[in-house]
Amino acid sequence: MKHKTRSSCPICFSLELFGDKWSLLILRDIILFDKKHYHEFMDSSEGISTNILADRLQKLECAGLIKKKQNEENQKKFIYAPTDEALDLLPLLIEMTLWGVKHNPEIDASQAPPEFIKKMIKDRKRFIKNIRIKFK
Amino acid sequence: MKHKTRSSCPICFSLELFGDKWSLLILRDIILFDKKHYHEFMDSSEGISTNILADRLQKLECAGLIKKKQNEENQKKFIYAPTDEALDLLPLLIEMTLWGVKHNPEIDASQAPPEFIKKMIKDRKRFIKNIRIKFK
DNA sequence: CTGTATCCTTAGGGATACTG
DNA sequence: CAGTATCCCTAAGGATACAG
Repeated sequence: MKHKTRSSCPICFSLELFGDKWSLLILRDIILFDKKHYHEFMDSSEGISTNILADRLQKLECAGLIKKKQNEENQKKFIYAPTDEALDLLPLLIEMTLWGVKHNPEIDASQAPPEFIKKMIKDRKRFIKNIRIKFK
Repeated sequence: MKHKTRSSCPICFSLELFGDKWSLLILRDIILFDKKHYHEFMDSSEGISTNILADRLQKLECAGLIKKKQNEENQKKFIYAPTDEALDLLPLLIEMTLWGVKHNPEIDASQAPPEFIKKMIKDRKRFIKNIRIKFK
């Protein structure tokens, strides 16, 4: 199942892999929020429905962005983890986060940003490195 | 016309403004490819249709990401330009470009990347600065 | 717990004709 | 040239029931 490419533009190529309504949020959950299990993605506040989640997990796996492994102890449990290609999206996720923080008028500038955002601002390289280490 | 927000996540917020099939490509055209006119967007190789383009231009304007001005000489000509908020997307566009270049298997690694990609790799800060100057 | 399988609705988008 | 206005269609997504 190859994806059709609208053009040779790298931005367009990227968008075709994770430029839909849900894929990047799942990647965010896996990479930034440490989520590993199906029910954890279901629990995200955006409220994805189960059929869509199953579909996106499969597509992301096909695209080589996530790996699915069985839990050793519990055969019924599956663990989702990011591939190296997905971890390469960290700078993109960071930029998108920073842009959102800066330009969302609903966010009260006086209120302190979440801890992980402070960390990614303070020392981005370290932030990325720590996450990479976690998934080694 | 306010946009509904699925969550308080900044990534989600960003995606709701330009996370569809076309918006970011239009922003790419305006910011990176120097396009200004309706017909130039129409000419992009992805082949957007005219009704969709009109719709996206309007939504991007509502979202405060582009400005529409009349051409002085020709009343019928309109010029589209990025706002400062849109120019703040430059790092994101760059990261997405780099990710796409790195992970698109169709791109022959032996073939040299386009000139503007070389520039954004070689000196990103300068690349961003030059574009910002252009739109001053 | 981790999904399938259905059913149904809607938004998004393509094609095309037309307009000042 | 820079769009509107329609029409139509499909893919995407929501709700829900159910299964191993």
